[in-house]
Amino acid sequence: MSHVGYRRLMAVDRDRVLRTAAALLTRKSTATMDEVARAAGISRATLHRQFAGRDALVRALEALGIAECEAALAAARTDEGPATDAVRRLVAEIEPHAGLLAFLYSENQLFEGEEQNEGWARIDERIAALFRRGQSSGEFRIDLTPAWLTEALYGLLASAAWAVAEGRVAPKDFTHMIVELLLGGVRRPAEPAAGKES
Amino acid sequence: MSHVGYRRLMAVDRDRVLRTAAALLTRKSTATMDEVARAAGISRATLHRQFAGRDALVRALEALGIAECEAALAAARTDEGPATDAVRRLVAEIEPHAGLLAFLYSENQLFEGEEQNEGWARIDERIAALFRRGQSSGEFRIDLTPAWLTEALYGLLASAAWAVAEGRVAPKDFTHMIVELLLGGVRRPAEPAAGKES
DNA sequence: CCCACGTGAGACATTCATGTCTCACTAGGG
DNA sequence: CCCTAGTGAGACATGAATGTCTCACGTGGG
Repeated sequence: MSHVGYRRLMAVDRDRVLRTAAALLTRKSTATMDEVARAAGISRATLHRQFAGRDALVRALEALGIAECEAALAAARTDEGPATDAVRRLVAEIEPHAGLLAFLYSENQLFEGEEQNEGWARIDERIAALFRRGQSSGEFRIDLTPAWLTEALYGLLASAAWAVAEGRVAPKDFTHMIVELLLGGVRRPAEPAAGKES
Repeated sequence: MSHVGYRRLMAVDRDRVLRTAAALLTRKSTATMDEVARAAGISRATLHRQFAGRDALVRALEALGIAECEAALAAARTDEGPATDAVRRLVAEIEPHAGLLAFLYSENQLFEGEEQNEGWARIDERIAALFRRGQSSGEFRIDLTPAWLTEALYGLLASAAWAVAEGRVAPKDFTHMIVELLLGGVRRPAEPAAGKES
């Protein structure tokens, strides 16, 4: 008889397996179910009992990624204060999950016409709303659409995650690199009078 | 109809097959060899005669992408004039091949430790050199490393290619979106003269 | 006219990831 | 102390993609 919470023999907790799988698939997106199971320290049979197939595992990872993105959006309080600062907070909050995001981002490119989790649409909308808010307040330029800025943020997050994973850039610079490039671009800001930028 | 089609003396136009494969794999990166063959209008056997296996096909596509990148670098004359303009020219030159680049970019993430084509290192270096030149000339800020800017450019190219493919942004804005975001960032530039907005 | 070459079509074997099942074992609860 | 649920190990079947091979056919060249 199974009730809501398994109290007795629960040597394997689903969340821990899921996070181990996320960490592995972040590094090697083609890892097999057997490799995932080994990484989690469980057998393939048990893994399959937790997630009925690779699809289910990926979908669970997608749900995890969506949940973490929404948590990051909430923690960043994207509707408070200057949009510029909100973007900084958002990237800082997402940073720990950028690897998983990069995996899911590229994974989504594989599915041509298949419907993607509607959670992404919600997140896209919240991020786009942040950029839109910045445009309304005059902080952001208006010639770049919020939709593109949202996509660009994903791209930069994935690029940075991969670059860090391959040792091409320092992990400590992650947030700074993304935020500075996204906000200010590569062009050196024109200094009106005395350079107040350090 | 007496129109039989292409010449069938020598080999089937290898370059044409390659470009058809590039176009298909750009849209569906998991396309099978059979799908590639059908897309090219040839049989799987003939495809296999041209490219001994999927690996060989992908490696040929990689060589094609590298060649096109180097051609774009040459056509953009990245070592002439202001670095800012050179970046604009470079992105404009790469635009037609962004789809293939995005495919190869994500494909490269699949290979963990395997050595990647040394051609990428050359291209990375040339792009990084462009950013370095812009930093030396004072056009670009120096707190973002050329290595990161190079990675970011790849990420933005891939993001834009996917966003366009999925209809989330307009194809005509491709170069403008990437260049403007990369160069100027999302933050509205401070207007030294009479600001029409506070 | 005849031959050779490249091609298309398809059969076939192989590999690999996956899904499914059984069975013995063990730890914990009643 | 016994029972039961969850686990690990492994066998087995399945399906998909691939690599390999054969063979007939048509076109172009000799």
